[in-house]
Parts: sequence; structure tokens; C-alpha cells
Amino acid sequence: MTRYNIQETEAKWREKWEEVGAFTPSEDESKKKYYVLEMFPYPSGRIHVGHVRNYSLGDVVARYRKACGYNVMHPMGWDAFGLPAENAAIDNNRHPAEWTYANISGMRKQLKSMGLSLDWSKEIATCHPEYYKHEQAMFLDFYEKGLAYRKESVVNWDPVDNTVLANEQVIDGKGWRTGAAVERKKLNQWFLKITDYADELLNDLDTLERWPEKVRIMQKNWIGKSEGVTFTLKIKDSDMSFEVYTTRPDTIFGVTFAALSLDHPLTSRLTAGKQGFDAFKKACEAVGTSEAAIEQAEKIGFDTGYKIINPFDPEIEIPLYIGNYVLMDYGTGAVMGVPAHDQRDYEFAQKYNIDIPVVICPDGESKESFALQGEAYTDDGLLVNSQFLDGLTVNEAKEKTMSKIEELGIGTRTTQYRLRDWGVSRQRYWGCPIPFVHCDKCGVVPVPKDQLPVELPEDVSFDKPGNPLAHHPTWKQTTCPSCGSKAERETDTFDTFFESSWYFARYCDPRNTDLPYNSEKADYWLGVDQYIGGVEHAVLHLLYARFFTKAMRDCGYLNIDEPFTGLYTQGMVTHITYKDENDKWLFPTQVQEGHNGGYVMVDAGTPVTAGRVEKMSKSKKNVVDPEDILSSYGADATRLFILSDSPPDRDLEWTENGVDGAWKYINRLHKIFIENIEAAKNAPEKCPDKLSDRALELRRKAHMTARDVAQDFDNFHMNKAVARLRELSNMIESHRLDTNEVGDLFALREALAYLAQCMNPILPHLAEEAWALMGNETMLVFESWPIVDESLLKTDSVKIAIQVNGKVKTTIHLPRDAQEEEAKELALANDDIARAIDGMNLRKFIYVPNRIINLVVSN
RNA sequence: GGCCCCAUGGCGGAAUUGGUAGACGCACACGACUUAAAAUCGUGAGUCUUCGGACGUCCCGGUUCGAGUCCGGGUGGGGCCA
Repeated sequence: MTRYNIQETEAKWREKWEEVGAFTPSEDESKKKYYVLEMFPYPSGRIHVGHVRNYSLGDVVARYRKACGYNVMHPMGWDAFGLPAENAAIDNNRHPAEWTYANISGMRKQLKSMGLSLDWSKEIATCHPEYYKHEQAMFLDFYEKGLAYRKESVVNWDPVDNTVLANEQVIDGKGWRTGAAVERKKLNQWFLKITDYADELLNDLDTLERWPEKVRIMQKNWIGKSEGVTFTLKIKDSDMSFEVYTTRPDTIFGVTFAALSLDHPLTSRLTAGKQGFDAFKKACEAVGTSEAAIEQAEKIGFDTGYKIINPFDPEIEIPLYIGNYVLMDYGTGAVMGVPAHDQRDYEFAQKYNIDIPVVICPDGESKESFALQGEAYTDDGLLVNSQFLDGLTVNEAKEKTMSKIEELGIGTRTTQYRLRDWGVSRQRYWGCPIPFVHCDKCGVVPVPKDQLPVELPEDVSFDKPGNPLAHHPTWKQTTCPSCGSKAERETDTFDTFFESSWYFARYCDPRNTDLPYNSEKADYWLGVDQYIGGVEHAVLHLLYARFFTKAMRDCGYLNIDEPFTGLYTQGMVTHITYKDENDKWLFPTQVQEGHNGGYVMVDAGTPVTAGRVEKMSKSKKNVVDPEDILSSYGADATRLFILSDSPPDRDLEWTENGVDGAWKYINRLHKIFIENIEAAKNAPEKCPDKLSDRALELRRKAHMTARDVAQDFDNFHMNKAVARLRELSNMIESHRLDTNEVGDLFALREALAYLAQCMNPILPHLAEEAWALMGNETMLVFESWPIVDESLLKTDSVKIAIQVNGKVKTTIHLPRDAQEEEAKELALANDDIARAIDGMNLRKFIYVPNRIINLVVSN
């Protein structure tokens, strides 16, 4: 018996595929295209299990679509800019570029060992000037079009990384990477006007039918469209006034204070020289700018001493505060405080002993009976204590108040979005330089396109904290493109989400030096038919890429509205966590099972505590290195395990047992082919007219497998596809066919061929090997999906269950599509049924052809 | 607090979308092979049972000839937003 030499065989086929260029799509544009893309990796140095899952999934899709006759593009590249490269530079004194390119070549090798059907000729790295020069040009076009601008703004400042963070990068008030408490800081920043596209980004979500519903909902919430009203409030005894925005104008008579943002233009004037303000300001600055951070922080305010007059009732005077929970970027930077019906206002009012009058009562309550239960009441109800609004519903009152505000000429209906413009400036070296210069005379001047790319300097020092580009002795010194006098380069670089916002388009024509891509190629290949990646990018990357696509379209780069017509988000890979006696995390490789069922350290034998099963993360050390798995079990077994059992959108728990089981199955499959192939070679070309029952059954199973596995792949039910492959291989093994029977031999060979073809997207190496063992001259990688003979799938007789009063009693065989009389006769003739209904009256006979019989009986 | 999702054997998960619940696998038990073990192969298994059956898809109720699937209420878990 030939043992399956996994390493050797897998390597052999990978070389062969490369040799024949199996995965370079044809430029034949008459063929129907299919663009499969997985989110490209950051070149951290080694692939992790999440990558393995992501790329295994994508590869199934790519290989399956190829077999279905599509012209498939399946490229790979590197999201190569980012902070870890700089940290490595600081820690190991290696240049970020050198570190990055070394990582890329290591990871490329690892990915290649997975046997993915990638077209490596299209590989890109975003840190390469040939890549980023195009996005610099794009940025200039965006600027030209008014989509890029510069403004001073309060930013989330990460004091450890010394950089600005986007709100999405602030988690629980801490930097997403460093975990350091985020500070507020004012800086001049570049912004992209994503808000110009808020409505389109929202509305087009409806066109993304092949996106997960939850991602669309997340984006919808993120954009956060709301309808409300903006109106003016006058400050008593002054010439000052300001605008507030509210979605709850119905609660206007519940207003008992107003609050301005710390960054509101009036704030400094209103607080000038007032005691305690500086301390208050300091306290505010300790908190980040994200809504979540502000929400979690204690609500604090500073009483300006000024009063506001209610526009509907001059009798009502309310105090004006500066509030730490009022955001300058949202609405107008000022709010009307309605403590009874807004939770934040409620907390604020409690702290400062401000009145909390109820103006909305739930149905069935009166203003006398209703009292707040320690929190704001935000549900529906009827208006009370509200003069001309009394008795109206919330919606009626909103409508009436807004009309009144417009009548009085003090405000207008307004649509607001939670979405804010995208700040793209980062004070970092390892990113794409922003192609602008600062001139004392001319101000901010774009670098002319013929001078692009603005390249990063190679000699760079990370001795000092902060931005190395700003510290560089000469790099920033330049002349003004406009007046020729001395000027300084912009030293900020782009947020790395910039590169990943258009890379999918670059793949269409990655070696084009003049243009980002040839537009005919882009027209043929875009959009991406199937995009696959982690759900953690549901709002960040995916929203930015959608925005970029629309902005690029409007700047003449593209002719599509959406980048990704199909999206699949995979679940996380989890693993049990371990800690040692000193409460320090341990790698799974440091742990083994002890004799008493617990866990111990591999060498020391000291006890280990097993913790929760959690997402694999370096900080908790509950990671496995795919390279170890790939080298000991092979690519097919690794791919098989990661696709078995769990549906891809759910979390997958990595277990050592699981991979082992997959590996055993690979060997069993190999054995099945080896054992049967010689016999199968004697099979006739054509199917004989007469087949034994077993042969027929096997043929049926093979065709059913081809049909169902295809359906499973279409629906990303990879786990079900694996189960069906196992069923087919189980049947081949258990049906000891008669090797003297030509019919049996035909069925056997067909089943083996179908098995190889159907398992190919998951187990490409073994499938290709099996195909060759069967004596085929062709390569399986170029073969089509097996043909399904529908007539085979219809059996003459069907097994159906008979129920009595809804409970299954037995099953019988009936001719397919049998008439009711026949079914009834056979059902009643059945011994089990006769016994079950003995002495009862048959009230009703339910017969669903080919499905079920139900006898309704009673005494 | 709001919106959304989920709940099936010891475990991961199937179930033709209202029609035989537990496919396929992991772990387990027993048997074969072996001096022995590993590997491999075979067999078994939802629970209870008086061996006739009865019960069983988180809990309570409803619709239906028939509910894991649909509806109402609850409990528990997860995600996003606040």
C-alpha cells in the first residue's frame, strides 16, 4: 500500500499549477468574469489562523467558480503601511521598509504553502511608491473637487503612539492599539468629505442584496440619519445667540437648561475670567472625543451664569451651561436640556439640581399619576404641561412645534447625520505622504501631479518621539510649486485605511505606471463579485471603500457605484486560554494535558489554569501558528478542518483534535482512490443499460453530491459540503461492488471522479493527485464542475413516514407521486398502523405526495 | 436603554423552509488485528422504559392534521449603537 506523502504530493501540484499558469485569468473579455477577493493582510510577519480561514473560504469560491466556467480573478497583496513597522524600527532598529518587505516575503511563502488559487502576478504592496503615487494623484483630484479640505479640529490623541486616532479607533476611551487613555488635542488636519455622500451611502445600502443584513444595519446606524429642527436661542441681557439642534422639538416645554460644547465659538466669551473654568476644561480634556467615551464619562457642566429664554414662553428662563457631553461635531454644538426625556440630560440635571418636569406621559397615565422611575422617560406618550401641545401625541407635537418654529422664523427643519468627515492625517512616518506643501506666501499648495510621487525619505531616525518626518533634517524642505520660494512639505501621512479604500481597483491593472489602472480593464472586472473578510471591518474599511468608490466615480476614475456587490463576513477563530501559576498567559504550545484531566506546563509540569474560549489574540497568547499546522498536517488537512463543522459566519473553535481528524480523513480518501483505481480503469466508457441496484444507488449518490455541494458552495455552507463529501466517500467504501460487473465498475469510476471534482475546491492537492491517479491526461484544475443527471435523482419509489395523530409510527415505500387511494390502501394495510389505530375511528386522512401520511383518529 | 441576531445529544453542528429531529464529524464505549500499544477496520449510542411504548429541539402559551421551524409572552447568551 502506497502511503500518501502529503508534503511531497502537495508541493508537486503547487509547482505544476504555477508552471501552467493555472490561476492567471484570461484577458478574453467575452467570457463571464468573476472577481473573488479576500481582505488583504497586513504584513505582520506571519499568517494567523484568521487568515487561513479567510483565504480558505475565498479559495473554495474561486476554484468552484472557475469550474463553473467563469473567468476568475483572485489576486493578493499587502496592506503594507502601518504602525507596527515603526514599532519594529524602534524596537529592533530595522528600517520599516526592510522589515515590511521581509515580512511580505515570509508571508507570501506561507500563503503559497496553502495551495491557494491566487494570481500572484497581480501582487501589490501599498507601501510601494508605484502604488501610492496614484492615490496621491487621487487625493489632489479629490481636493480639486472639494472633497478634501483642511481644518483645525479637536482630535483623539494617543499619547503613547503620538498620533491622532479616528473615533472608530477609540475603544472605551482608549487607543485601539495601545490601550492608552485618549486625550483631546487641537490640530490642523486633512479631512475627506464623506458626509457629502451620507445620503448616497445610506440609500445604496438597499442595493447591496448580497451583503449580510447585519452589516447593512451597522452602516445605517453609523451614518445615523435623523430628522429634526435647528433653531435659535437668545442669551438674555446680551447680543449673543446660538443655534441648537434637536430631534425632539415636542419636548420644548420640558427644557430646563441649555448647554454648549466646550469647543463652541461662544464658550470662551461666556466663560472669560470666570472662576473654576480652567479646572473644568482640564477635566473635559482628559476624556476622548468619541461618543462612547463621553457617554461613559461622568456628565459635568460649568454654569456660565447666563440665562436663556424659551422661545415659546418668555416667562421661562433657564440657565446656560458648558457641558462635557455636548459634541461640537454633531448638530450645532449646543443642546436644549430636557432632563425628563433624555437620559444624558437627566443625569446632568440630577447632578446640578436642575428641575426635571415631565412633559410626556405614557398612555394610561396622567400627569398627576406619572412619576419618573429614576431615569428619563424616552418612550411614546401624550404631551402634558406643554401649553398648546397638551394632549397631542409625540409625533403630532413634533410636527406642530416644527411648524411653529418655522412660522416664527427662528429655525428650520434639518436633517442631521451622525457620520462625520473622515480625518485622514496621521503624524507618522510609515504611511503615504500627503502631497501638499506649506508656503508662507501661498498657504497650502498641492504638489503638481508631474512631481508625484512624493516619496518617503529612506534615511529616517526614530530616536525622538513624535513624527520622524517632521524631525527629518532635510526632507520637508522644498520650494513652493506656486511662487518658487522656500516652503515646507506636509509631514503628515495618510490614515492607512486610505490605501485599502481602492486597492481592489488597482488589482485590475497593477503594473500600470501612468494610471491607477486602465479603465477598460476596470470596467470589465469591477465590482468585486465576492468579497470576504472579518466582520470587524463592517463599518470602518467597508464604509471608507464605499465612499472612495463614489468619490472616484465622481472624479472620473470609475464607472461603478459600489465596490463590492457580494460580501461575506466570516466569524472569528477562537481558542481556549491558559494561565500559569503567576496568572501570566501561556501559549497552547506551552501547555499539555495532565494525568488528572487538567493542564500542566510542558516542561515544568506545574499546574495551568484553563480559561474561557476567546478570540485568538497575541495579548492572551491563545494562538496557534498556521505554519506548524501546515507543515505537520499539510495544506489540505488544514483547509478541511477550518471549513468543516462550523458554518463560516460563526465563530470557530480551534482544537488540536479537529485538525487531527481532518488529517485522518485525507489519508482515508487517498486510500479509497488507491484501492479502487485499478478496478475502475477497466470500466466501460459508456454507462451500460443495466445496472445493479447498488451501482444505481452509487450513481445517484454521486450526482446528488455534485448537485448539493454546488448549492452549498453557492450559499457558503462549506461545512455541509464537507459532510456530503464524507457521505459519498462512505458509500464508495461500504458498497463493495462487484469488479466483474461492468455496470458496477462504471458506477465506481464515476463516483470516484465526481468525488475528486467535488472535493477539489476544498482539497485541491489531493483532488488533483486523485485525478492523475485515475489516468486522466488533463489537470483537474481546468475541469468543469461534474454534470448532474437530473433523471437519476428521481427514484421510482419514495420512503415516507406515516403518522397517527401527528406522531410517527412507521415508514413505508410508495411509488413516486402515488395517488391518494393507493397511499391510503397501503397505509391501512400496514401492520404497525393497523395496531396503532385499532378500535379507533379514522376522522381524516392527510396525504402530502412524496412527503407524509397522517391519520387523524379518535375513539 | 434602543436595534439586531442566537438557543437542537457530552461537544461542533444537520434538518428538503411547516412534513421521519439529531445528517456529517469530534469525544466516548465495546469488538477485530497486535506479545502490547499506537494506527487502522468494525459495532453501538438523545433520555427514560414494565421492551408495548413514553418523553424529547431553553421555559410558558397559541395557530395547525402536523411546529426545531410560524405567532404572543418570558429566561439566558452574543453583536452593534447609545
